[in-house]
Amino acid sequence: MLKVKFDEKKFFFCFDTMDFSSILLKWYASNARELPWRNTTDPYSIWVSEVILQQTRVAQGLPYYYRFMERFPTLQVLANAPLDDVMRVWQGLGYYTRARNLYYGARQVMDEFGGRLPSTYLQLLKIKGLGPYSAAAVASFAFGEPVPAVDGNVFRILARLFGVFTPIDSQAARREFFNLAQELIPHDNPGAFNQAIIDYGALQCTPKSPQCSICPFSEFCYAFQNNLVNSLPIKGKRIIPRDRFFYYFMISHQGDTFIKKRTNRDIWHSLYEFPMVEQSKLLNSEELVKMISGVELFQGAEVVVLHVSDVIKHKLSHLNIWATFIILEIDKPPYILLSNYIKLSVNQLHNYSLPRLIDSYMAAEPVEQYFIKQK
DNA sequence: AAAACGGGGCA
DNA sequence: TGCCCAGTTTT
Repeated sequence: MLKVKFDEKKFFFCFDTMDFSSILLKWYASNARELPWRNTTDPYSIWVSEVILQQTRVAQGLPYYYRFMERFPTLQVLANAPLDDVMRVWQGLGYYTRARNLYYGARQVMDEFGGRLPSTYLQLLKIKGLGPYSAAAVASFAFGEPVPAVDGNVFRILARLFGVFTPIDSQAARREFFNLAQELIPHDNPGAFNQAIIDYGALQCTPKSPQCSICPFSEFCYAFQNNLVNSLPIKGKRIIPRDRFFYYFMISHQGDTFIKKRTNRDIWHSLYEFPMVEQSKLLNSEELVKMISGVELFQGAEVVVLHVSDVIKHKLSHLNIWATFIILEIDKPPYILLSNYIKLSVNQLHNYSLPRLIDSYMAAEPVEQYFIKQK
């Protein structure tokens, strides 16, 4: 049975390592999720899955994993592909730096590690996009290294089980939970343990409405015994989203329109978008007309506004974007437009990776009528 | 230590 | 609506 150790500094008790992992692994044997990256020990496949699943639910990432592996089946294929192809597969998944880092990480492995992913936690940490969690995941899943992979699930389980009140987004918490997990992980099967505890968090010890009534650990669970299941783990302050106001110009010229790649240090890096201006506030119709007439991209051209969309609120974790799409026709594209933007037919837009905001707007609004090609 | 960085699903 | 998801990087 479970042995209980008392820590003199903190008022939580510790499970005997062997008992905790054996009970967990027994649960896992009959409850494990069937996932494609679990049928392989190929470090590249596992790497890809880990990056896709960063801050992303399995259900959301799964179709992206299949598409990614179909298009980039090996590290070599990925490293030799154009970045735009990678971004195109990643479109809609969010956190686009992940895709860029995975791509440059693959090239880094080609350059610095002879095309083979290194096999230790410490070496894996040097790869772009592999942080403490992902490096541990790859090291334990693919190479059997006994290093704990501490993700949101593990934070939650350990916080509840042992009554850890340290806010989980603090630096201190990272060390604390890593050390705790380090004591629990069995050295004979660390990969299965890491997968098991993650699944336990995803399926049993869920953020809301966990299944405490059938939990084999409930008898020794601090949170359950003290009615604090809904209060643990302690989460840090939530950030208040900032407002930004985007005005996109869908330029119609002989059935064509214009786009450009985002390259600033900002959201949606490496994705494409229409010409746009950002304003510090929402414009009324009078200000909108004035703003449009002042856009330098259109100087010297005859501009006719064909359509102005409703204001679309697009929520990101840290931003509220208030977007307006302005469809306008110009008689003659100025040089500054031709030289800085890609001219293309609207039905070719799907070949470029676009932010969800733009993609969704195009799907919702019948814009084709404004892009009929004149003879 | 804190902020930046997406998008979707669920009560 | 608010929370949170197989987190990492930058400031």
